[in-house]
Amino acid sequence: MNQSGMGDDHRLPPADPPSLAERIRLDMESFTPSEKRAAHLLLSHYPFAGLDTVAEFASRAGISAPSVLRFVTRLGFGGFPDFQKHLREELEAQLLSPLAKAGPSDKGQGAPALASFAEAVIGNLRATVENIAPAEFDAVVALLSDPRRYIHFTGGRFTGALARYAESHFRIVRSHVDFIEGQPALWRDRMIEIGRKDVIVAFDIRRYQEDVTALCETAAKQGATVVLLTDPWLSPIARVARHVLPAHIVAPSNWDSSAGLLLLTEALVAAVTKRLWETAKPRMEAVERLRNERS
Amino acid sequence: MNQSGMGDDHRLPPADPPSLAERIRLDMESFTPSEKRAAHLLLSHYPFAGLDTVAEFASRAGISAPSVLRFVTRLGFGGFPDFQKHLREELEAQLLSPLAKAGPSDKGQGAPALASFAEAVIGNLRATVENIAPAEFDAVVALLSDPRRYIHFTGGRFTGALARYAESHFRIVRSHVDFIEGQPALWRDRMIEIGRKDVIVAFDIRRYQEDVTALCETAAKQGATVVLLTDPWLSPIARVARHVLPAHIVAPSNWDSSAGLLLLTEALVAAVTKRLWETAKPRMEAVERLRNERS
DNA sequence: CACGTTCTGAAATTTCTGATACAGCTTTTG
DNA sequence: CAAAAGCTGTATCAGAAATTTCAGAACGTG
Repeated sequence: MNQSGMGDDHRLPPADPPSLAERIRLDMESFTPSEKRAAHLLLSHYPFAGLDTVAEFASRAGISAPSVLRFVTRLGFGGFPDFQKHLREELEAQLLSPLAKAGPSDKGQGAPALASFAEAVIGNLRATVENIAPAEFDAVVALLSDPRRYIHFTGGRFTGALARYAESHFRIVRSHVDFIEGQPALWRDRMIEIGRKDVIVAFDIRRYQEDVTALCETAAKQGATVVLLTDPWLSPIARVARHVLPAHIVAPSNWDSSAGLLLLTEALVAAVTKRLWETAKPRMEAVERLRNERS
Repeated sequence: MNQSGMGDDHRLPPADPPSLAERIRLDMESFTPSEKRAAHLLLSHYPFAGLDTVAEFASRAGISAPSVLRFVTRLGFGGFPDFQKHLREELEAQLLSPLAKAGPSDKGQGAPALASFAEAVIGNLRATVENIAPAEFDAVVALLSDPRRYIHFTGGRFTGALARYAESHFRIVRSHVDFIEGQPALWRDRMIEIGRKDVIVAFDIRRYQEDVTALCETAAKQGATVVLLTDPWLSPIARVARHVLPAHIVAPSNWDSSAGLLLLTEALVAAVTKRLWETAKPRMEAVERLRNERS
């Protein structure tokens, strides 16, 4: 019953590290019948089937415990615990390196104030998404994915933090990324370097800040492309901006909510990372490596 | 314009199965000291730390084997094998549903990507709210509303921007607010001033940063009250934190989403502003006046 | 400061798992 | 068709792992 017709095993893409599953598949020919049953069980529920006890595994595979032992020995392991340890490590590495899948959640009592605030924010997010022109979003992604461009982030009193947040992510994904302080004294001199190759990504919501506007106007005048993330009433920067992404910001608070702007920021980061994956991946790995070395 | 035809989506993204990690986090209060050490180890390497032997787990957690056994018994399991079985099943269920690997696998259309990203973030916000203990939230609001306290915000590589965001708001609402850079060299000397009157509000999500942890531990040792905004796996800072507010952060991206943290931040700002309105209002007006004068 | 309670870990105990030896069965081969 | 070779499962064992016991330590309390 071991027809090799188990080819319908569309597992993960050819694993970067030589996965045990790969090896088993390749060696399948050379296995004895009961070893094949063990192999099939393991591959069909890889790698969880192997994390049980020998007895459990044997029973599920319909073979005896010694056959299972012989199977793992043949795979080159010193014993069953060795085998399990390998499976766990492989699983952990695979699950942690790209991005672990989330823990789910369960019910709980909501904090009334918090809950209603959250609902308002959620409403903002939905409204924001619905009012973004897909073409506009895509155009911004394409712009920020152009490796020849120089990307500068800036923002106002409160939104400056979002600009920093964006910068800290893009800095890892690609090169030529920086953050510009809003105060004119701090950027005036840098402006001589700004030109057609530069992209200014500005965050600005109401109580629009004049110095940020001035920065963008100056940059635009020199040929830079301006991308604006703002509120539905549009910062004056919109006049010089090539692309505008508005987000809803009204919340049951004395303050506006920047959650919509953060959503757009993170969506841009995700999209650009994906688009530049070939070059972003090594950069991310390098950052990881540097970080580990330091500790 | 863009009727993004994806009309009704009242599906509950989280609501899956009640995760053991969630339960542990909620019950954390009721644990004995050594049980907390076990819980922290488990949560910080969830769920792999629990798949080893009792002896290994105990050794890594720095406690004895019997304490580990008492821990799993208290969680409601019949024994350690039971506990492990649960972890394996949970892991398997989680791993099978979504695709683990990101990569450049599918083609990138912008708008649908944005919409689905938004839905994931919204799911995070809901899950975050549902898992915040109202009492905890209220306690933090009360703490940050105490005018005699000194509030310091800090954060890691990416979350530092959120700390700045929080600081820029609280600075206006009340006095004695500042931002502390994460690098030890920049805060070491400031620590002599930190004491019982101080509150550290730390933002830290996975890939927890050691320097932020060190800052909080030092501050806590000197009597400061630590408030932690983190992910459901809890930064190690949780061990010294008086209050912990976890936010769900997993998004369909190579990066984690900070939207939940921002939500909590803004909700805190709103609540504290309301509570301190008598004194906050004149402060906000004064800021407004100063701003107008300058222009 | 003494008392009682709770918590914790070393050591003894029990359970169970992984490993092995050996005999029966199946398949292959001359 | 018979003999050999190779597989496989039953029974058994050794050893490791989980669990329980119990005494001492830490903590809070009157």
